[in-house]
Amino acid sequence: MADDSDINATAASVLGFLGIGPMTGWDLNDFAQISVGNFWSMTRSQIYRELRTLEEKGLVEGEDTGFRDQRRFSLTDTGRARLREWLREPPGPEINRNPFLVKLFFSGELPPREVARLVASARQLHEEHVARYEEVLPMAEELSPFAAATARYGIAVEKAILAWFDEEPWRRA
Amino acid sequence: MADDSDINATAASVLGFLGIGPMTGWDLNDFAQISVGNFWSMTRSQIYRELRTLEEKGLVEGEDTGFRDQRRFSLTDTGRARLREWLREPPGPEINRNPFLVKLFFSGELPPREVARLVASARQLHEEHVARYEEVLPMAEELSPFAAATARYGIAVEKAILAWFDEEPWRRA
DNA sequence: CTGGGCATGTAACTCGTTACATGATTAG
DNA sequence: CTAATCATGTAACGAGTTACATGCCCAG
Repeated sequence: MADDSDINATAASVLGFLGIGPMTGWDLNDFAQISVGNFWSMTRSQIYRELRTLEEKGLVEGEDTGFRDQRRFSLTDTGRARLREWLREPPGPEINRNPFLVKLFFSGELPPREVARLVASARQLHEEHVARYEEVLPMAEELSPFAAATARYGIAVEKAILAWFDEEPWRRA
Repeated sequence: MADDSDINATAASVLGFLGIGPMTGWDLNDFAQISVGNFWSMTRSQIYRELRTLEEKGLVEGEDTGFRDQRRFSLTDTGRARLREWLREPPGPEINRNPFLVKLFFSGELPPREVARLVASARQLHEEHVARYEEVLPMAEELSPFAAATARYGIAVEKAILAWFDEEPWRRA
């Protein structure tokens, strides 16, 4: 018998974004992608679905913008209260799916040439990640010290990954 | 019209594990958790489901162990071929869900005391992660140089995270 | 004024999680 | 010998992804 105020992490994070200011579903998606996209993935479809149920629960409210079927949502007072409650619950476990690392793990099945390609293109991607994080850092700093901290987290991790790439004895194995 | 040989990443990784040697669903789960659990999450239920469909497709075959309903699965030749194909496809994007970082991102909504608690317990967890990775490293080294590389990846990333924790000006904000 | 792309939303499907069922094993 | 726990599997549900529908806007 789930409490009606029960909310999943995706929905809760939507509340978080609306706490920053009113947004349409589309804006919400854009904003989420650039701000937390690297450590919190969600899709547009999910956002729309959660907005609907959050509205039913009275945690957000939408007003028509007059443009298409577009609606702009904002947090209600109960919504903000619910957000704060959620923030105070201990965070669940980290969940990662890193297809590159799994493939690397099984690379005994591959000829060395293929492994080299796999590694090279993954390294390339991580270089791009660092660049992108450094690009958003100023925006994050402007938004809040916490946003800035998460951006620096990303940079720190990505740099460690690049260092790992460079220290592994790829040419030997 | 999905090609019948189409297989999802979870199923493909199951093939990978069976490439190491025959295992029951249970073993498979244990092994996956300790070896790649931190960057490749999957649940027991999924494993059983994928085993069933992989068997239907002839990529694995199971024999009764005589113990309960337990069955031990092994890779067929087509299974190994399919595994190699999958390994050579470019890996999909990394997907992460880090509830700690999202909560931190929105921590402007929280009183500083609460933020401190959030951060402290997250740091604690990552210390445990480092310890666990270092514990499995010897086993990984024994298994394969690639397994070892992924373990070192974990250590490198976790240490970078700890350094980040220590450099952030938590007391100021 | 039209065709191609983009903004916006929904529906259908697949994947991942949680809850349950049940038979073995072990501690007391 | 019996209660508790663990090993093993399945089923039901909720979350995430992909595919699609439609209307707006801009380039030619």
